[in-house]
Amino acid sequence: MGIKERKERQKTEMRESILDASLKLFTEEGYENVTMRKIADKIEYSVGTLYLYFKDKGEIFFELHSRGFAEFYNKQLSIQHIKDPIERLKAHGEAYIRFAMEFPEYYDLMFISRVPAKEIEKFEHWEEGERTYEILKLNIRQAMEAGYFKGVDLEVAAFSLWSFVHGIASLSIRGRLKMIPEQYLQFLISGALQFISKLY
Amino acid sequence: MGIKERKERQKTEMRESILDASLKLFTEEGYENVTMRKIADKIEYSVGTLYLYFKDKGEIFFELHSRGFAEFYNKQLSIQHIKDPIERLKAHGEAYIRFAMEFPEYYDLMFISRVPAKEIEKFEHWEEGERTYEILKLNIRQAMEAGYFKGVDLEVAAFSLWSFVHGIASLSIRGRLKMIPEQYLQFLISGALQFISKLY
DNA sequence: ATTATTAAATAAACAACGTTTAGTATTTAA
DNA sequence: TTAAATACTAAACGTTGTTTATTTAATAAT
Repeated sequence: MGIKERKERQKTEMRESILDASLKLFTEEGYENVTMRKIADKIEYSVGTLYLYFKDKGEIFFELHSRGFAEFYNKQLSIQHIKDPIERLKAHGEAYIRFAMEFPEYYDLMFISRVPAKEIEKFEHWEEGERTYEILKLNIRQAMEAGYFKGVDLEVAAFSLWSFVHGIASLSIRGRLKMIPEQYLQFLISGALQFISKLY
Repeated sequence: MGIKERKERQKTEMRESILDASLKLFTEEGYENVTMRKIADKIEYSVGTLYLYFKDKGEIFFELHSRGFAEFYNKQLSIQHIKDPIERLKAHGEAYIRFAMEFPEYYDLMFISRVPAKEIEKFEHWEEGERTYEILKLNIRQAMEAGYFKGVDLEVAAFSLWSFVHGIASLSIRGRLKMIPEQYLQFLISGALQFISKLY
């Protein structure tokens, strides 16, 4: 009786195939420039088929979003082995920006897009988000214990550093730095990260 | 022969009326959720009429965007009388945040909203934006001449400070700080501004 | 093997969008 | 009073996300 198993396998394969195609299209052309028809074309099925596997376009995005957060979380964990708390904090900032640049569509959904009124409660108990914020606070606390951030409130420091990297990421993703040549922008960003690290 | 004058007056009144209605709708529902039909409904004219006064939806957006910038520019000028460059720089940051909080709809249009693809090249020679950015750089330069920001690149400093205040503003406006009680958020923001001022 | 049942996929349609067109009022000039 | 110009609108176009009715294919039952 392997039929059921095979069917299930085929179903998840189909879902994967849709998500694959969607992610490629989203990153190439941006969420709103990707139509359901384009996705269907890419996987060589009809449009209606997409709706057998996903409730709507938003669900495709949200599934990718969850995967994005997993990726984000891992990226943050991957620098936790660094011993020196200051070096770790620097790497943390870099990892944050790198994620935003590599997966702008994910980043946009996670931190920039308007949250539809209906989905707002998903952000109220936003486990995935808070989990990563806790890593930041942990890193700052350990830097404090090592003698840095003298006389600074932990919450203020965390909020400030988050705002800072988010500022860079969101200005870039939403096209407000378009006038800056790519290479010079790279210089500015790494310069800014170095600049802010004087606060430590 | 006041006919021509009257017609011109009526034409600008109509434009104003369209812009008024659009700004209200954009603020309430966000650019992409506002349809040309909704705007037309609000001013009680047909959809086609909108296209007699504006080339397309993006042009309405851009006109509002420009006005937001005028308001913004004035707010920045209003603190230029402060003599001490450091005090002026602090006031600059505060004025920036205050503008964002007082006119979130304009701030959103100016720095957060997705720019309609067609209008993107307008950001390449973005006079209004650069004019305000020049004020920031001027203030930093004068602080440098007064002995602050030792060994820091001017462009890097300007970019960093902008990213920082934009980070705060955009996280707040796009609801990513909803979990923080209003009063505590005020504490965090002023704390963050104080924190960053250690860089001077 | 044939038939009935279920599942998978599609073609066609729907409503809503930004935009354009062709035509109707209204105002101005002759 | 008529002709020309202007202001406006109704209806349509092409695309969008989504739903439907229908067909095709695979499985189960007889």
